[in-house]
Amino acid sequence: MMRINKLTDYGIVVMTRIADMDQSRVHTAREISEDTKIPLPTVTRLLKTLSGKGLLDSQRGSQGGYSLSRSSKDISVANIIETFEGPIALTECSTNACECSYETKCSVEEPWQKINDTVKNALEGISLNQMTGKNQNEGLLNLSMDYSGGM
Amino acid sequence: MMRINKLTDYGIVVMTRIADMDQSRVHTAREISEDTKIPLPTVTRLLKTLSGKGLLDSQRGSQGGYSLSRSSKDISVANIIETFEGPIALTECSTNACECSYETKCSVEEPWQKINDTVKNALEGISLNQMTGKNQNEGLLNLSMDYSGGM
DNA sequence: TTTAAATAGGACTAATTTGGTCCAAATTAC
DNA sequence: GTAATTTGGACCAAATTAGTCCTATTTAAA
Repeated sequence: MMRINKLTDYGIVVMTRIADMDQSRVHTAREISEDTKIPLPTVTRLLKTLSGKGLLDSQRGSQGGYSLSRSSKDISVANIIETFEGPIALTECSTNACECSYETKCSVEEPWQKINDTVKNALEGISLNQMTGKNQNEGLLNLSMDYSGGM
Repeated sequence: MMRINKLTDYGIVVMTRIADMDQSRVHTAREISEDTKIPLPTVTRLLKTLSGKGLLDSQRGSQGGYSLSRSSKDISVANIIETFEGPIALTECSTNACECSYETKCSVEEPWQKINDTVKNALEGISLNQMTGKNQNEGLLNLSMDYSGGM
């Protein structure tokens, strides 16, 4: 139902969890798996993807692990989603490489661009920091209600 | 990625096409199929769904066909998406029946509600009329840029 | 009253995507 | 050197989606 993928969802959970943890040390896949109850093999895959895309720093070897590559205030939900699903684009037509096979489709293209931008802005406006339990009742309040839009 | 389904996409194309047509008569599945180049069996399914959910009126029998159930100004993109995919909800947690299996997940629930509302507002703000070629350069301008949100 | 043109409903299959697991290699601390 | 990690990639099973088809029902018109 117009969902983001489960793995993306898990990815956000994992990132949120790490953001909630002690920032002075790295955290292993095992630790995060036990914490979130997400199966270890899945967590390792998530972490690999996240560090591959630069959202996490990794340290190999014994005593290694993962940590945020930058402040949780500087990581957006959009960043995480894009890590797992590529550019935020609700339809093929809203990406650059649009090859419409159906002729009327492209008349629809421009409106979709706007729709996408709106969604993208919304997701870029939520920082990982806001997702954590650290700052209940702050930061989120001015979100989403700013949208006075439409018609 | 983070796509809406192809059928939903087609559904929007079909609805847009109908909105662009002569409103004084009904249009058959065959006609719409030829127009949009979407295969007939697929079009018939789309139309059945759309009329079943009340976005289109249908007239059976010879000389029958489909027509918009109300003005294209009163049909939103959100309406069409919901017809095919149910309530707009990016994650399971943002629906009412949330049964989080992973404990940290629910700390993430409230932010997701906001995110969803934002996306939903955006999609509700686009009318079918705006998707047609009828009104180029009007109506859409004040969309999506109103969002001054976040962080 | 028959026929042709439509929609309605639903079953079914194929294709694609997604979720989840596993293994071997490379790296690092002790 | 060994144990603890991440890295990279292959792989399969499950779920979802796309697309087709068949039969019943309805209606207009010959």
